Amino acid sequence: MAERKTYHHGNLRQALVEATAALIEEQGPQAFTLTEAARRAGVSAAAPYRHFKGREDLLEEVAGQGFIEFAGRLEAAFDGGNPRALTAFLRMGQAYLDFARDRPGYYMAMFESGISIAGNADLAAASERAQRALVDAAEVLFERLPADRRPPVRMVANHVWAMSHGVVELFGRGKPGSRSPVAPAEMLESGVIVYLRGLGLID
Amino acid sequence: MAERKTYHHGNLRQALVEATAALIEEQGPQAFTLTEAARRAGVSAAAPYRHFKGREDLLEEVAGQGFIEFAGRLEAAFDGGNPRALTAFLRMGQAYLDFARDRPGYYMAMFESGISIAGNADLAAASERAQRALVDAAEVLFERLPADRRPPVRMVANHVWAMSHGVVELFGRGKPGSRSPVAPAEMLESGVIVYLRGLGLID
DNA sequence: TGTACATCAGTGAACGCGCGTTCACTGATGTAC
DNA sequence: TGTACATCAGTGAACGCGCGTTCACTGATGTAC
Repeated sequence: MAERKTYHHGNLRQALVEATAALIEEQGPQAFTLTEAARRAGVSAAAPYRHFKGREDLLEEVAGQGFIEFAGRLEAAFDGGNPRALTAFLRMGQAYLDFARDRPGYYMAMFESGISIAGNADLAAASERAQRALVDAAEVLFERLPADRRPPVRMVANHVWAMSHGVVELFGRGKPGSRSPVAPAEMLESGVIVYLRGLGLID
Repeated sequence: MAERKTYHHGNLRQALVEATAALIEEQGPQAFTLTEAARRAGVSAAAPYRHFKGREDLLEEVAGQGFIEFAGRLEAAFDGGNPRALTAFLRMGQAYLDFARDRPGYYMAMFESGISIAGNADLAAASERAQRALVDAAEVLFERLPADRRPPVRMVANHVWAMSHGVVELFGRGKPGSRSPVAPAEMLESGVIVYLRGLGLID
């Protein structure tokens, strides 16, 4: 990714974001350094300071872009609950895993890099959009249940998010010695189905 | 924790382990350095090398001790399933959260420090003991169900582990802007109860 | 269309820093007799 | 009980390194006229 023709890079800001994500994907969030990101973008170590306030700022931008794509994928997967709310909901769960698999650098920046989401308004907004996608989906999912049998949708969203995140962290990567022979996708789907049955949504 | 009277520390190995856990608890896994751990133990930066091969080795020892205490707590909480398997199972879930809350430095060393569990036999054994505690508990829990309605216990253990870990990571600490007003303990309990109902264990 | 000039986005050298690790050393401890 | 000596568990200085960040600079770009 080094070697460029012009003195000006042209798209350095975005190149740094992508280099950072690649770096984290390959070696973990701790391995990310501004210097190395600059090197990968083919630029001197001082150049990033034209686009970011510093190390932390770049990391937050990666996480922010991650949350936006993440939210977009969840929304697209649920697709308003079509054709059936349950199908759509399970599809959204798979989209969660797909994102973690396709964009591990972004996922780690979002959840494992130690950045403070609350301390950055843009980041907080992007993160909330992702949360809202889950809550809205739960809302649609339980619409057809009589009001007195509807669980609190926020609780459902949190449970499903927790299970999804847990599956990614514990079983999604080879990391902890591949604790299970079952694929993450099957594990999350079966877990969510059991959970929804427990809420009286199935059977 | 500095200041000691004798030239020999007396218990440096363990003091370094505890200093490391404290350091991680306060500033996250990335903040751990051998130098700082030595400083906290009141010892020169070279001293740790009398007890550990290096930075990684110390970190793995912290995680290893963590897994052993973790497994012990889970086993003790389940207590063979007394007085009732369901009560004991939920108690074990709370023990999971209690450990993460009481020993955050150890928990982070185990799950968030990027160490390779598979690459260290002691560590792998300790980690498996914790996993076995969950699987054994699930076994007891479903004993009374007729064989044809019993779910695969390993699956149950994995689902519960994933949900527990997800709750700790997403809602257990103030980190991601406290996404939920609900206490982690209630969140995990309600999640597990819904899940077990979905398996036909309740009602 | 051409030119002067302000602005932008890079460079490269330098800085201070703290890290992990090694080394020859030395003070304290424990043990053989 | 005393002493000689091997072993153990520390020290402190030194190393090479890469990091984040700053600075005066300069090449490229875009715009006013």
